[in-house]
Amino acid sequence: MTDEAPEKVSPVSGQGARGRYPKGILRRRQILDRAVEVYADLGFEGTSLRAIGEAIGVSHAALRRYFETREELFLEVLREKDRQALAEAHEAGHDRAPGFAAMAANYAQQVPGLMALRHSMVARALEPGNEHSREFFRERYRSLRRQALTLLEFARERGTVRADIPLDTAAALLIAALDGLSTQWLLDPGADMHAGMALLERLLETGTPRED
Amino acid sequence: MTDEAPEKVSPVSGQGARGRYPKGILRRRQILDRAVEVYADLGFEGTSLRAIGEAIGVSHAALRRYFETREELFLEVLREKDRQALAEAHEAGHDRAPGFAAMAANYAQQVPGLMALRHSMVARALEPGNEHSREFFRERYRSLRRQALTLLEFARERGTVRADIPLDTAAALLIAALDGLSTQWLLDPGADMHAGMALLERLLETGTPRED
DNA sequence: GCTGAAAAGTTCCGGGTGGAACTTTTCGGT
DNA sequence: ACCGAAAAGTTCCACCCGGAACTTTTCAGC
Repeated sequence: MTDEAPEKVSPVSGQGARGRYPKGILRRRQILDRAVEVYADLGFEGTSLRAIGEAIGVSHAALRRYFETREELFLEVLREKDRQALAEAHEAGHDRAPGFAAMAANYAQQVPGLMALRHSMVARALEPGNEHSREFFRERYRSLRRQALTLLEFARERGTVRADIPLDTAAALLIAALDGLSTQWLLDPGADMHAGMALLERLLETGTPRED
Repeated sequence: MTDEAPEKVSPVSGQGARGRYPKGILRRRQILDRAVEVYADLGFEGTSLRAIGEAIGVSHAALRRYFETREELFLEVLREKDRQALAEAHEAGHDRAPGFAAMAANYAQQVPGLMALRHSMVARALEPGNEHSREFFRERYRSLRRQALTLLEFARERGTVRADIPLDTAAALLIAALDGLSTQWLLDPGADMHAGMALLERLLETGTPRED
């Protein structure tokens, strides 16, 4: 691995380094934005650096000044969307109120191709090589579990969650269900993802069997 | 789509069609077997028809006599493994006794790359185009849900599953949890997939809170 | 046990990919 | 307001992929 990393984001201010020009900053955003659109149209294989470049009127090699590799570009797209989603959730107060089923809707109602892109990237992360992606997703899932755990702890304080279950395990289960159900739903819109999350939510509730 | 499909498996016995030669049948199996091994080493992108061909000492174009496309080849690998797994489960009697948590172990303890391959293929199935894969997985998940449903119905007859939940939804949830937890586990062996399945199993049980 | 028609397999071709070397543009410093 | 160094971008190259056209091998029928 020849470390020619062009991955200097901040001005560094080291001797003689000028940092990004305004134009460059704009371009970077443009690349990230267009990338998801192109992906939604052409899928993973179709979304080559050339394809993205063409979509914004620039040669493929230009993109390499902003992202060392296509993998890295896509990861950055996902990082960005995560940050955005987290901020929105925080702003809307979803990070205190439970409503797991509601999470589902949120989770799914995202930019068209985004969910599929995440799937593709996770798949690659599971393969040999791609350590970078694997590390990203490992950390991502840890973070998601932590967030879910926090929600569950809030809920337990309010007494709306069974007292006899380990919350960390429940957190992992919640995230897993979200993932798994959304997969089924994406493949087959007939599969009712909302119902699945609602059921799990009910199962976690303090033993109060009631019908919907 | 020029339908030049070489997808004749049985002898057909139509006028002047001779069907597969013994050598061809062997080759087909060899291709399927080697494909997963190569995948485990090289990942999705790395596993080109050429790479598989090279692994068995044959040119890439030879493979096309058996599988119209790489996609189709991989799908056949998955079909094969599914049939195999189903047969084994049936033989071991797992198709009547519940033990969902045990399913997890089974599900995960498969050929090295297989799980990752499935992930990759599902990811592609979610993208535009790839209707063939999408159809395959849609049907696969329907089938998995049916199987899970059957297990749940057995369990309910025995009174080991809460009476106040819709079993079809529970089936979807079960499969989803299996998928989602295994993803987390593959990314991070520290994530305890078994615990997650055990918890869900317990949550589905007739309300008998007990510690493990 | 020959024969020839279909099966099995190879060689070659057009096209697309990522990376290296090179050119043009931008803009901070004076 | 202009110079020049780094940023931004392009052209070119070596490689690999899948598909078409072609060749060799296998074996059912006589």
